[in-house]
This record gives sequence, C-alpha cells and structure tokens, in this order.
Amino acid sequence: MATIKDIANAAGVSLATVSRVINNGPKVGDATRARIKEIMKEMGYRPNANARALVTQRNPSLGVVLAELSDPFFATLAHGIESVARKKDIQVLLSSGSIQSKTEMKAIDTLMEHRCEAMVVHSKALSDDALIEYAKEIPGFILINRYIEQIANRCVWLDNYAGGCTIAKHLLALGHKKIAIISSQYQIDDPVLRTKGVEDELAAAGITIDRNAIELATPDQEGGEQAMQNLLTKGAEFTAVVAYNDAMAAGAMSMLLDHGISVPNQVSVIGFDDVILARYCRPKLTTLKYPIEMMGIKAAELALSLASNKQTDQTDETYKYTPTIVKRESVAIAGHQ
Amino acid sequence: MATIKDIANAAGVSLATVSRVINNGPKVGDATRARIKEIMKEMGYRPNANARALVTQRNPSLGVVLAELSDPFFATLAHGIESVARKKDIQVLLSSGSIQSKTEMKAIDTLMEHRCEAMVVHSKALSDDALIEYAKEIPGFILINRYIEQIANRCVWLDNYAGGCTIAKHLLALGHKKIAIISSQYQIDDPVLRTKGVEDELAAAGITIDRNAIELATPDQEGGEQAMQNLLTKGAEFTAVVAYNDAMAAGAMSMLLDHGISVPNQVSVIGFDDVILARYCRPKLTTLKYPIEMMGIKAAELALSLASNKQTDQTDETYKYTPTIVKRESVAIAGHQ
DNA sequence: TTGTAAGCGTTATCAT
DNA sequence: ATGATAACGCTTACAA
Repeated sequence: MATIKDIANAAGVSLATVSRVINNGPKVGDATRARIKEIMKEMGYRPNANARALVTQRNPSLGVVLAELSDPFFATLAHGIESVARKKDIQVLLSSGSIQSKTEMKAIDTLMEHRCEAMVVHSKALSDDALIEYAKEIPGFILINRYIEQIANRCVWLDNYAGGCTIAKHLLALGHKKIAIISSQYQIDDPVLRTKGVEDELAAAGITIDRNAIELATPDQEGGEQAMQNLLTKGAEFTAVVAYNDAMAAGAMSMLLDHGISVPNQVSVIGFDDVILARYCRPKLTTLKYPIEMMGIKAAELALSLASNKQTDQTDETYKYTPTIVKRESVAIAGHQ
Repeated sequence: MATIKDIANAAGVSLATVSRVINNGPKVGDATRARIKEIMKEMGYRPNANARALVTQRNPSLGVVLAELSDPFFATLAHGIESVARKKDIQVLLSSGSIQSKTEMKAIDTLMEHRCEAMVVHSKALSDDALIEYAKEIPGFILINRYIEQIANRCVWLDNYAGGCTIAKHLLALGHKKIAIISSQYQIDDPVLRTKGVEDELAAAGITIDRNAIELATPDQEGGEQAMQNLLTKGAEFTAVVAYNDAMAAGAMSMLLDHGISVPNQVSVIGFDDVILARYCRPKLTTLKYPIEMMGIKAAELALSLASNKQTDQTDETYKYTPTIVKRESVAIAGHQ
C-alpha cells in the first residue's frame, strides 16, 4: 500500500509537502497541490489512520458500549448515536453484548487502548466508583441511562420515577383502582424506580397494590406472557396492568387475548419505551415514550464535544429526559372483570 | 498515559523486555516478568493499540458496514456478527446508515484507512465491479446478502428465488389460486427474485397472477397498509397475499382486519424474514425464516479467518442459505371471498 | 513555498 | 535472559 513517502518520491517533493496537501494545510503552491493530488489518486493512496492517531495522540472515533444490539431499544439508541457520528464523519467503535461488569470493563478498556477519547456507554453492571474513575480518565466519557451524582454533567438519563407517576395518574383518571404490575426480574434501578413511581402516585390517591398482583419475569415477551399467566392462575383481580416495558406488555396482552379477555374493554394494558412493536401489536399499545434516539444523539454530541474542548467539563448542565404518554388503543376507562 | 518506556525505566529494564512481557513472549525471567507486571498494574499501563497496529501492519478488528441499524433485521444481523467478534475478543468498527453508494464507499474506505483486514459489508448500492475491486484489495472482505459470481466464495447470501418458490408451493398445496403480491417499490434483486420465484412456481401449476393484483410500496408497515388499501380499492380478487417482508405483511393484515376481512379465514397472508414482529402481531404471521443471525455469524467467521490465513482465499466453497417456512396462524386453506 | 528531521509507542531483529 | 536499535507512516516545529 502506497505511503506518503511513495507519493513524495513520485511527485519529487518532500514528505512534509504531501502531508500538507493531505491535511489541506496552507502554504502549498496550487500547482504542486494539484499535482500531488493527482498522483495520490493514481497510486490509490490511503492515509494510515493508525499512524495518524499515533502521532497526533488522538483518535477521532466515537466509542459505544451497549448491552445488547438485537434488542430494538438498543438498536434505536445505536441508531441515534451513529447518526451524529456519520454526520461528523467519525468512525464508530462498537462493543455490545456487555451484561456483566467484566465484559463492560473490558469493552471500555479496549476503547481506551485505541486512545478513544469520546465514548457513550450504557452500563448497568459497573459500580458508580468504577464509572467515576473512567469519567476522570476519559475526557468525553458519557453515561447513558444512568445517573451518578458526582458526574451529573456526564449523564444522559431518563426520569423513570416520573414515568411511573405519569402512568399511575393516567390510569387513575380513567377510574382504575385495581392495578397489577408486571416488572422485570432484574430489579435494577429502572424497574424499581418505575414501580415506585406508580405505587407512590397510587398511594397518594389512597390505593395500594395487592402484593398478589405483582409479578416479576424476564423483561421480554415470554416474560410478559408468563407473568400474565401467573396473575391469571392466582386469580388476581385487576382492571389494568402496568408492564415494565413494551415487550412484556405485548406478551401480557397476547396471553390475555388467548384467555378470551378483551383488551382494553376488560383489562387495560400499558407499556413503557414506545419501541416499534408498540405500533405493530394489536390492539396498538398505549405506552410511555422513551426518547432514546434523541438521548443517544445528545449523548454522542456531548461525548464528541467534551472530547475536543477538553476544558468545558465542569458545567452545571444536566441532561434529564422525561417520558411522555403515547395514547393508543390498549388502555380504556375501567371496566368490570 | 504511561508508555512502555516509562515501565522500562521504572523497572530498570529495557523496552524490549517489557514488550516481551506484554506479549507473553518467551525468554523472560520469572522474577523480572512478575516485577514488570506489578509495575504495569501500578502505573495503570495500557498498550497503545494504534502504535501496535502501525508497527505490525495489521489491525485485528472487524469492520461492519450496514444499511440501517434501527431496522430489526439489521440489528439481528449486527448481533450475529458482534457475537463472534466478542468471542474472539476483537473490536468491531461499525458503519451504518449507508444507503447510497457514496456513503457505502466512504464507509469501506474509512475502514481501509484503519487497515482493517476483515470486514463484512452489506451493500446494495455499489456496483459489482466496485465490490470485486474491494474484495481483491481486502483479504477478509465478505459480502452479506448479495451474490456476485466472480467472488462467490466471498458471498454469504440467501436464495430469495427458492424462497418465492416455497411460498407458492405452500399456497398451492392449500388450494389457493387467486394470489396477490405486495412487493417493495425498490425493485432491487431481493424483491424481484422473490416475486419471480412465486410466479414461476405458480406458472408451473398453470396459474398466472393478475397484473391488477400486484402492488408496490415502501417495504415497511405503512407500505403494506397502503398496498392492501389499493388492492381493496381496485377490487382485486384474491384468497392469499404474498408480502415482500414481515413488516409489509403486518401492515396488509391490519388493513384487512380494519376492513372486516378475516385473516386467515377469508384471506391468507404470508410474510418473509421472520423478524420478531412476526410473532408479535395478530394473527401470528406465517412467514419464511431468513436465518440472518446465523448468516451474520458465518460471514464474520469467514472474514476473520480469511484475514488471518491470507492464502485460503481460493476455495470453491459457497455460502448459500435457503429460507424455510415457519407456519403460524396467518395462512389457511383457500376460502371464498 | 518547500524541505529537514525529530518523535509518537510499539514490535522485532540483532547482538550480547 | 536481556538490551540496542531500526523500522512502521505520519505530523509538525524549525530551517531554508
């Protein structure tokens, strides 16, 4: 593969001049510039990104660490991130499949070895301390979907608790009093906060949720089906079901339908996330919009700008997003079972 | 950031020795090795991947070029690819969002600048010639979802034509004679081949499709709805609808349902791809399984192995996959309209 | 406007 | 078993 040296030789100039042409540097005669460009094209020259990263001590890439690409939620997030990278013509280094803290850590370390200075990471497994440490070392380190007070200006996150409140308010307004909850068996912050929001809001209206009407399962369609199955088996009474996410809601809904229970006439179902599935399933799912793509875009922009202006770290700005309700067909006024 | 030199100084040894320790090279005293490792840990040493790539003239990364990450189909593909990279502890360089030939080309070029030798690319926009050229230059260049004869051993692809035949056979066996087709308005190879498979098989049974019963639209849910709308408006007669993909099938189905036409009792609907949506929608979609994750895995393995054993390029092996039918609820024996 | 030369962090080939 | 030292391809003062 042709190097800068080959070009210089062929053009009868020095390395420096070629380098200037490559980088659109100033102080190069128009004639020489044109000639060199011509020769580069002829010889199929391609700059060596590694050499460049080495000498400049910087890698203009955006590192991305995600839990799971095949999940539509993460795919949408990745899409948002990728769109800003593409617009700025920046290469994305992706690591997904990290669900354990070890894998997450390794992913970040690999990115660091590439001297990647901008990265948006989704981490549920690593400790606050570990992440704070990374944030110190990496100028453009942005956390998505997680809030850590000490590095608040590095966090782009969703107010899950507020989401829970919104759901409860909506259901309350429609006259629902017996409410079931289907949540994730992984009781990390997201599901816990959402449930707490629902419960607190309900409590404010003098309603408590029957312990019998809470089911935990895997946060996917199968989990939703199973959880609903269990609810039905136990004979729990409810006119509305709050699911941890859309996938579980869809699963719960199909199980309800399979049992001849009409949604939303007999039972209302509400999801969370507003992934594409929410529009596909029947009845169409009423859910909370998780503006994940928008958040991904914000996170990517933040990471990139922090990585370049290494000074502007200490802002007081904060990046909290609040989910809003998307009314479709799966929720109605309280019926009688 | 600490370099190999810093470590060498701190340990009172030469660069070479430290390098040997890092690479688990032989010929290093156990005591020295231990001491150096200790110091590396203390100083938080991280090898510089760029320097390494420069001197070794190779980048142990896997480049991935996709059209659109937010599409569940591509997300699944990416997931397959990523899983093998992760297993082999290889960094993924991702470029998505390439729908035009310029973007695709740029994505590949960027990867080349990083001296990436293994890549799996999904390209619909670039010409055969351009791709053949890349395949020549890049040892581990693998094309997914595309077949080019001259570089057949670099192609991991699906037999769309066979898929069309399978669909037709299935419908024929159930007594369907009046069949409508909803295809993509982008008449690139995939939709064309699928339709041709259907038509040829039908023709073999003496059945031709009414030109009136063919609709093209965008290959998504909205497109499916619109196409079905048009079919209905035109008063086309059919007992079964063959859709280009699951999204269109789902759209068509919901439009049918909205018009009070029962699926599959009055009209059968069959999709293609078997994305997650096929299991979510109601009735559950009968469709053809596109083993995209499996294919992604194959492609990634191929790319990586080709990139390392630069000799084994000229095999006669070929990587064709055949879609198989997944029977669910949306297809039944021919009814009367 | 152009050239010279040092150096980025590693690996790898020689010596020792 | 360990050390010097020359690359790798590029950018960037500093000279000319």
